Amino acid sequence: MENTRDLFQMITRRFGLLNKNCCSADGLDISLIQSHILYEINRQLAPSVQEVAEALGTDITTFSRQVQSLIKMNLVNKTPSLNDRRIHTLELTAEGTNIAEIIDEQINTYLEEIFAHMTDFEKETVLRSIQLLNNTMGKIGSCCAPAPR
Amino acid sequence: MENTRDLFQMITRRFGLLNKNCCSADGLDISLIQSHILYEINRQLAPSVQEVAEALGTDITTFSRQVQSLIKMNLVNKTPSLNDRRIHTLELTAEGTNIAEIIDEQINTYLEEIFAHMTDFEKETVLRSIQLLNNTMGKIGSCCAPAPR
DNA sequence: AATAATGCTTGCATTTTGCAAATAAAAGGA
DNA sequence: TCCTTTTATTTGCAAAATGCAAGCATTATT
Repeated sequence: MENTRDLFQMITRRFGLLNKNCCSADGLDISLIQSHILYEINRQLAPSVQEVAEALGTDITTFSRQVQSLIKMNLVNKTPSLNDRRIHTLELTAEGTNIAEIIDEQINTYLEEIFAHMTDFEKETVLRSIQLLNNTMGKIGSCCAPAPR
Repeated sequence: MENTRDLFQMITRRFGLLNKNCCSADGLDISLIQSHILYEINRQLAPSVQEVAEALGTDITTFSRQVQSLIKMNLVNKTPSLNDRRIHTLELTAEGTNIAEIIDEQINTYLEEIFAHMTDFEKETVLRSIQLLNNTMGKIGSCCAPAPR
């Protein structure tokens, strides 16, 4: 049987490959990061630039520019907050919402295809396992960080 | 309970974050791709440039340059094959093997930390689930590929 | 031989990245 | 209140990564 490290290396790579191909929707090519940004803005309620950048683990300057490109593509709106005008809140435009939904469907279709190869019991087991893994990884800090300089 | 897409979005992101921090070893900073290259060269037996690039899903020209930098770092050797001198085989240097081992230990430590939070039964279940997921994803093509041009 | 196909590398031009510095707005202290 | 700090975000820049087209070297096909 394969050892644990190999198992994780492989699944990590699979998710990576899955990601590289992400996503074409409605004539627009959406990069991986962009799709994550759309997802995250959709999930949170009018999040600030910082909140999304943090959630995605992206450097904020890079993120700022990614948002700019999404604004240019007319998928995202950015408005200064009324309470504190330093903070800019992000939300999806109608088109952005549309794209997010299309991507959502694509991924759901893919997931259904995966689980079509499993019994209901296996599917339940896999889902609970991923959930458990998610929670546990959330509790622990991240792996293998380079020494701070 | 969370829906499947959310679950996968989260685990994908966790693996991504895990990856970004990869890796510092023996005073060298190893990037994510580089660590995957080292892993893959170590796993295969004297693979060719193409074989590794393919396994990692990287464009071969980008890969070629990544290998060059690993050669400069003295972690990898590249030799023309005797049978067919177009083919160049890759292997780790002593130093490269060393680095690969250090990274391996780092990741194993992290994995042990994760599983220390679980019962033996949970651990077994999670491992078998990932294995099942790996195999199933392997059978299916990748998700959401953009239309070819 | 001459032509085609294969494996790999280089030339570019584009994109992405992230640190340092800049800007703008709010908070805190005298 | 004015001045200094802190916070949120954006730009300058320089380095790195990317990928297509073209190149070079070697082998296969005819």
